[in-house]
Amino acid sequence: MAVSAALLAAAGELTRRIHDGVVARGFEGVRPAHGFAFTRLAPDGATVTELAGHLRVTKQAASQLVEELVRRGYVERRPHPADARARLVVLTEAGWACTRAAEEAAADAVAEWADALGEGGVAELRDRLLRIAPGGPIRPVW
Amino acid sequence: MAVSAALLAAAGELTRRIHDGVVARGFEGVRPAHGFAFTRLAPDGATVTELAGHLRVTKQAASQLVEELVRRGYVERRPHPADARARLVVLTEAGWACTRAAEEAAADAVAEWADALGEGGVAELRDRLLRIAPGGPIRPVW
DNA sequence: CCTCAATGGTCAAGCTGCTTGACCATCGCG
DNA sequence: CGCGATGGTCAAGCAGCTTGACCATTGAGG
Repeated sequence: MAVSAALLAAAGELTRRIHDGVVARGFEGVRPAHGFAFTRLAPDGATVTELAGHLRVTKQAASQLVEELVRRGYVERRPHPADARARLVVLTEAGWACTRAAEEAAADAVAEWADALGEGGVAELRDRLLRIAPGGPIRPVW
Repeated sequence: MAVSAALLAAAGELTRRIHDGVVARGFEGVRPAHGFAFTRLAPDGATVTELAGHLRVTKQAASQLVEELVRRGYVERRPHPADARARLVVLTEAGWACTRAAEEAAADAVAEWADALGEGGVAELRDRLLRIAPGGPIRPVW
């Protein structure tokens, strides 16, 4: 099998495992697209337009996704401190809990990789992956 | 950045590049989901139910996807040699051409990785990825 | 100061891809 | 054979995204 196929297979596996892990930890009705959004919102929040750019969808779609996350209690809209047109979307405590659950699920998967590759092997894998995707995680899916 | 995030970032990048490459080679209206399907159909064809299992969707959804691919001329339905209920979905010449285009686009991306990691580095990357996703490419996206 | 094009955001309508539910034809075990 | 299991399609509904229109606010230039 080619490298490219292996990469896609591994990523698909990981995505599925993170999603399953998040669900198993009690967060229902949450989709991979929400994970994309959370990773963008996590540090300090973001505007709808920024989120749209991150997810590569229209700002209307991003706005709808935010609306859904607000309904589910994972994020809230706050007035933007520097621009009265904009609104800052930030994670609620539930949003942070869900993000932590995703990180735990990812860590579980990585722990299994360490069983197969060793800690050093995982570190080298990480190093190589970072060098071929230098732009950073444009869309850190789950 | 964590290994998991790096993996998802690299896979997202690769997916986008393959898709762009396929479009650039003149195959319009083709979506990543079609690529998933092609990799399953490529060797010897598959039934709709097998395809559905591969894509992790319902067989109705797979059937609709096949219908669309037939309309676009990428696949055709043939009677199944051993089961009169089933129909074997196989790639047409256009389907093979599209698959080759995807492989070329993937090879282009991998060539750039080789610039950054060296041939040996890519081989090691491949080896490690295969060991953490041993089940094979359940969903070799593009 | 104003003016006004650019920007952030939402509302509304429409489309596409997927799901559930029902159904028919064929298979293959007892 | 008889009949549950399996492969496939038709039909209806829904969820998520898009395009298009619109309003409020911004900020650079007269």
